[in-house]
Amino acid sequence: MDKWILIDGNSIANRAFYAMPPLTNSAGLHTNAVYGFTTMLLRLIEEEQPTHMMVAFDAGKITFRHEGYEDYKGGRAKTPSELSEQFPLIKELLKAFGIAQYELGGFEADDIIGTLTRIADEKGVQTLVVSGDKDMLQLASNQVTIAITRKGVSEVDRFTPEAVGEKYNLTPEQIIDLKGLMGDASDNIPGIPGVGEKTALKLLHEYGTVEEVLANAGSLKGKMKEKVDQHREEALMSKKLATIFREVPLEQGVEEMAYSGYQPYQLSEAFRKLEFKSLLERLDLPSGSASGSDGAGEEGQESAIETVSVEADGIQALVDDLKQVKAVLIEATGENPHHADLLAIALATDTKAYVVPADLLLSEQGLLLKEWLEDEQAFKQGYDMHKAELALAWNGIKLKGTTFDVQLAAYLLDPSDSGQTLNGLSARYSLPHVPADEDVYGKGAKFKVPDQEVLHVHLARKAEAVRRLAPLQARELEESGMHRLFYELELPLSSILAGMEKQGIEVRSDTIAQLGQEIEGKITSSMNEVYRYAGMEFNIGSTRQLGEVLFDKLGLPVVKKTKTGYSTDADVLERLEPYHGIIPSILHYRQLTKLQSTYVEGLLKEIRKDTGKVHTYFRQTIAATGRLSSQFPNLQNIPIRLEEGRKIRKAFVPSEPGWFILAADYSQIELRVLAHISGDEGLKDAFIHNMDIHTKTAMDVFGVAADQVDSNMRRQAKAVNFGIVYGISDFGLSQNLNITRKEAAQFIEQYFVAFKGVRKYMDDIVAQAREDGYVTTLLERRRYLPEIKASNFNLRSFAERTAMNTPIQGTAADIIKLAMVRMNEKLAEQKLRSRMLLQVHDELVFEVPEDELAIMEKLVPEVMAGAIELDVPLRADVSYGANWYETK
DNA sequence: CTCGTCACG
DNA sequence: ACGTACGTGACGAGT
Repeated sequence: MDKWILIDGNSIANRAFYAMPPLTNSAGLHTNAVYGFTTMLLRLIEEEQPTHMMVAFDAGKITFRHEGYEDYKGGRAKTPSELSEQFPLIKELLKAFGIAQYELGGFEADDIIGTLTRIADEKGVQTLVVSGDKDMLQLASNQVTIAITRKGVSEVDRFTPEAVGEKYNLTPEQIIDLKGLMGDASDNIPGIPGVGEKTALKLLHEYGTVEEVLANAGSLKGKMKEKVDQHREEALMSKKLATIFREVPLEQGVEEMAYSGYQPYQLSEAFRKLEFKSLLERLDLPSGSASGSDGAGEEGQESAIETVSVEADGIQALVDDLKQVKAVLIEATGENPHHADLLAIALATDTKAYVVPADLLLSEQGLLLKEWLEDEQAFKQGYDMHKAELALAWNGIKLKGTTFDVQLAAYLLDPSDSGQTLNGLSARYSLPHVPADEDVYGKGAKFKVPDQEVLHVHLARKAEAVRRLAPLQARELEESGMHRLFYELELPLSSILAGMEKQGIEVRSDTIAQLGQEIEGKITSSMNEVYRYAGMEFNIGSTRQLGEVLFDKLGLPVVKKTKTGYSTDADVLERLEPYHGIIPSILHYRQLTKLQSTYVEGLLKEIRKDTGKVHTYFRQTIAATGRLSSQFPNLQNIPIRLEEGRKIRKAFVPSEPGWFILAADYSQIELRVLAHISGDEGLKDAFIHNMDIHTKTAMDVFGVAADQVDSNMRRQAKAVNFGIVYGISDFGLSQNLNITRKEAAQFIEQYFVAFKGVRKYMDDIVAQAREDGYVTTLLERRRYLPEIKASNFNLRSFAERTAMNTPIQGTAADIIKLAMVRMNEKLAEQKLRSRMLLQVHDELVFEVPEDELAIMEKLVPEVMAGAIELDVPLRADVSYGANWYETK
């Protein structure tokens, strides 16, 4: 029986390009999209055994859709050159595969595919359409299944008409109506503004088609009716644009798609040119060519692992087998690990995966397993062991012996892709499929733990994926020089963080509540002040209403707009200050409500009733620069700059009577790092002589002596220093200092004349990023910047600033992380009772018993300053008090 | 569920 | 000529 596979070439190339990490061959040619495309083809051929195969491409720029609507696809960003240069390679590759390619002037790939599926429907041929574009769902039929890629290209969702019905409760034909209503920003199809997927679905479930929705506009209500009425034309046109044309006059016949498999030799030649070494091995060539002993492809293969659901009577068998365990997976659901629900743990050996439900683990029968988890000599590789450690800790188990973490490794290998799931990672590494958690549990309100059997199979697959991924990633870490960063810094830190979080910090709710009372009173009076100035009452918190009052009613000049209306941010308001007395009141009101909602009410909600503590969760795999972030609550953005907010810090107190809060922060760590990596003599000299760096900068930029630097000059110099660290632009500096762009440009030029080494660093690092495709920190932390070569000015400029900033911010992050690991060692070595509680990027916060104050006051800054040796000294300032507020 | 705003380094 | 400072997380409003 025939089986056709029809592939949307442009769409898949696009998906592959954005899904794969940057990849170039030795000639510097980008090959990541080609690689993704190739793995997908290999997998399809292997799994589907097609008799016919074809890849369709869009031809030329103008299609018949532009007739009548010039803006079609107008809003779409230009294809980056890194991708467009790969199309010829993809076409060459298809030839090597022996797969037919169709394209036809004036038509898009989906029209060609639409026409072929019409033929397939008529002939009754089983057909699989592969695309990244959900529009294709309109082609689904009894014969035709649509495979839509998701996060990557090796992963697809398959849609039969039933599956379309399940997902959207629509027929395939109604997909066209869906797009007619909601539009598609990427194709510049307007739809009805303000109608997104949710609304469009609701309308279609009620009325069926765009035409019926329009006909029944009368029975809609309020805003919705207005919108539908106003945009009838757009809706009809959008529907037309979204309709795939299925009568393309094909020049190539169906016979030309016939496919009988590829010739390994031809393909291996193509792979060799592209330098796809791992794929070469998979081709399974007869001896003499590449192929190792174990070169056969695994991709798409079903997991061969046996799932063993452990019950009380099976625990002994598991315990006997513990020596063989290569990977553990601790499954805890929920966003906040401090409130996580521990479901089960899975343990993978080479041949099976044991799954132990949490209640068994926590029961008496689970004792031996618990001891194993707590055994430092029992080595464990896992996924997100930071969360696992916390979830176990709250259940009385002290996880020890972690030697590898797949999530942490994935973060180091590409920190820009923060959402690394086992589902995505196994697809990327061509390992057996692991379903996405979302597909197993559902998401949001629909979250539900599935039946035990389904759950256990899922966990077994995840544990198995960890076992397979760990050695692959370990090699990559080694190859990219991040071995030590991983094993000696990030991995130990993960456990230290878990300890800090579990410990928590005490926050006095009475102090906060009292502050809340005071703020409440001030809010009322500043609110009334605003009303008085405005001559009316309105919701000051609504940007829209505030904009109407300021700009329509009071007639103040419009400084800046957002895409939805007037901008009213602090920057704009400050510029409006001379025009009207209402402005300071609004600013004050904003400040107060922010304090009230986020820091008074928000923080109160996070205090545990039983202990009076808050337990933040530091995320180690989010920030692309290597910094930590903090959640639930965020304790890295507690107010300090303004006195009114700073008072919040009075509520952060030691958790034991007679103890103190001690804090130490690095002085100018980023500029010191810059001095080191740029090697600039003047900057180094300034730090070696412990000068005030902003004053020194003012002297050099304004060409005056130290005693002639006034506070305004110093302020401006400080802004220049910030700009330098961020990857300076004259516009950014001019905004910040409220000066003209020209003046800002002069400051910058002056700066670079004075600090020539810094200019050279900035130039060099951008050039290096362009050459390597990434930048690194002092400890070899890496960040890829593919957009550094983009032709789009904005994207490229952004990448250039990132290239300048990341080594600075990232090295600073490396250093404080080092200090944390050292500090942790010192506390243990010296058997101190003091505890490290928080990290705020350049600051560490401890709680310290009185009799250790003298030691800690010396030790902490010493460890921080000595974390690493640079060409300039590092300095940390320390202070302590009865609460966090007092440490200044 | 997205946007604008604002808290921190 | 282009249109911006780097990195985060939380909240209220409005649809």
